[in-house]
Amino acid sequence: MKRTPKRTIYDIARVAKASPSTVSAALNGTWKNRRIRAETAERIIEIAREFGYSTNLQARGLRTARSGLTALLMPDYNRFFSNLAEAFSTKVRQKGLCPVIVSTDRDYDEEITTVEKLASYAVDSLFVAGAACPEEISQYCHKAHIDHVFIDQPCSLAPSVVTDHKNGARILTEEMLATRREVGDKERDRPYFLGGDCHLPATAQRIEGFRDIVQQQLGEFHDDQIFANSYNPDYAEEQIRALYDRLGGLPSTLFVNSISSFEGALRFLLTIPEEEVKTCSFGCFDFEPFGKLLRFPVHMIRQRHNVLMDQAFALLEDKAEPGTLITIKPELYSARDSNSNIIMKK
Amino acid sequence: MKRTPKRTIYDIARVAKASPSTVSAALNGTWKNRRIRAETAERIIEIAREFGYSTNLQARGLRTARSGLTALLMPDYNRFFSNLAEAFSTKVRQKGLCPVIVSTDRDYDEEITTVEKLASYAVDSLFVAGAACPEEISQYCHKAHIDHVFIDQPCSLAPSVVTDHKNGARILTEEMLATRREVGDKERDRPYFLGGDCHLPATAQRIEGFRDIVQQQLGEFHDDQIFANSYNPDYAEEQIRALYDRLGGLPSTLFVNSISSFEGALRFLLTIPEEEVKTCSFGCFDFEPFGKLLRFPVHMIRQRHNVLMDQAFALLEDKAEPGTLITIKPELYSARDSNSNIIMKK
DNA sequence: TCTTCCTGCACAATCGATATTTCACATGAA
DNA sequence: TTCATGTGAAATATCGATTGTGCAGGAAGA
Repeated sequence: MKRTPKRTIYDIARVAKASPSTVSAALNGTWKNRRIRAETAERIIEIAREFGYSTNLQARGLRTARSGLTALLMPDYNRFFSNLAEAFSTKVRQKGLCPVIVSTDRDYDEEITTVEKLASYAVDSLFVAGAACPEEISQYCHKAHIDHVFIDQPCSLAPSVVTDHKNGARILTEEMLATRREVGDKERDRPYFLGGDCHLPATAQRIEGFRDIVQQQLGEFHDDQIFANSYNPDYAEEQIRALYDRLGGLPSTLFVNSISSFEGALRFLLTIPEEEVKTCSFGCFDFEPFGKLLRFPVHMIRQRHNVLMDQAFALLEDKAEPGTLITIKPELYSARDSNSNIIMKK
Repeated sequence: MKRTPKRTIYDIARVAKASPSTVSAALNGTWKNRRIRAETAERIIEIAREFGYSTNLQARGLRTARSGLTALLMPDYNRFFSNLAEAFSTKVRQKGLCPVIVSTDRDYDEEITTVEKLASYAVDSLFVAGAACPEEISQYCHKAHIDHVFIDQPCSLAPSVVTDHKNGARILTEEMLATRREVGDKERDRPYFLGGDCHLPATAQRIEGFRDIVQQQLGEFHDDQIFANSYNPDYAEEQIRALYDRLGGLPSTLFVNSISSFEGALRFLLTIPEEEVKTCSFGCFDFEPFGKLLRFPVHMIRQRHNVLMDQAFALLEDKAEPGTLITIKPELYSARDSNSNIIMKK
């Protein structure tokens, strides 16, 4: 039934009148060390080409206890992680390896079982982005002798690369304050922070940076300027509506944490007159191309997914010590640059 | 050096005082057919649990000529394909298999070498989305005995699932015409089609649907109502600007093909007064949440990535004939529903 | 009592590669 | 002639699972 039962080195050996081990050596490049004549190797390689031979990677993997697979574990395919996945995929393929990307929906058990499964495939290395349980994952990897790195969410037991959320928030806040126009109302002229989860390290650090700059430039800061209990767009929508009602208008400065919160805020903003919206200086800690295309200026921070990924690969190659932490400064997309036509109309 | 050289069925066999084959049968579930006593199987399973044993999937794969890997090949990680990838990942993991997702940037050679590599890993099945060279891929898969399905971009040599672009375009065009307000100018009241590549099947079919409805409802149609030579945002921006200049204003109906073209169009729209923008009835053949959040109504068509993926899996499971083609009707996101607050203000 | 048949498992071959060991033969030095 | 040395490649063991076959021992039927 099977027309092409797939050629093996034994088939080639027969035709080339050589032994399977010689064929193996010729094809995987180790023939120089194994004292095989160049002509012999070439002859074998030529025959393999004619046969359309390709190595059975499971057999090789079984023997060598490696697989040529490099895995990325991440929560989902939102814009940031999708970008990360693309950068990962490209890098891995450049090295002639095969990328395995698994999303586990921030689920603790899924993460563990996935790591176990990847270990069963003898993946050569594992990249973990935005993990729910970094420590457990790292412990398992250590047991299974899998090289691994963490991205975005650090882990004390392994090398990690993360965005410098605190400084990013600082820069964004500075830009917002630099471009804002005060209303003259004390309450409304206080900057507010909207969205995210203050119990997660990323949000916590962004709040720190925000608070730093606000205190430094405006002198005072109150905790009620922060609404950070959820990444859910609905939460952001509710909170900004409540704030608007309480203040009798928008604040003059609003730091929106994450694209999903921004979406929620936007839903509310659509319900009020555009002129009012234009009085507010917005910052969004996330990047979304459409953000540049709104009718009012929004400053955005973009995590450098390519740099994060490059550094992660570098950490693995250098066999960095557990606990090594690299922080990457994100980029500011100021509305001053990208939306100049609008700003200038003011 | 290696503390944990990884347990094997032989280790378990020794402890359980059973043979490796019995252990294998007990652990992979075939023990009933192999007439192994339930107690024996349970004892072995218990020991395996204590050992923290997990099957070496490369060894199993070598023996069975399968791998437990299911692959998805796609061009990139844009929003549509990311959604597709997420649906794929979820489904594959539900089956206890491991998803391998590779993006090949619409590159002919990359696609071929990737398929070869996947074949070397003995992937059990392959999903191909938006391929550049479907026929070649399918031929290779047939040779290598890999079950495969095409998504989004059909292939005559294998079963395929695609969006019903033509009907989607019809529905979108109808909605645009139903909600438009005519300007009274003959030229401007003709609907226009912007963006995409008319040489690709998807765009061609959308144009067909668009033309159908326009001819049916307005009687006449000219080819100069179509601008479809590139998916590039810059192209869309240029074309709409030129059109605006020529017509002395926006047309009253504009069909924008794809989210990238929409981005380009939006860049131009930002440069003209908002009142003018509101006179135009927009449709976008692609879905983007932010589209719902603009200050003017945009009808959108959303490809049902979940349904596409479900059907693709079904085709594989049913071992559908080569050439089988399933078309999926996309969803309309009418601005009448999603942006009601704005529409009602008119 | 002597075949059958069934139960329960062990044995051994196998998948296709890699890595280590062995070996035939040639060359050259002693 | 004899033995060390080196060259080129074959032989063989091995990775860890699956799978077809064999074989005891006990029950059941003739």
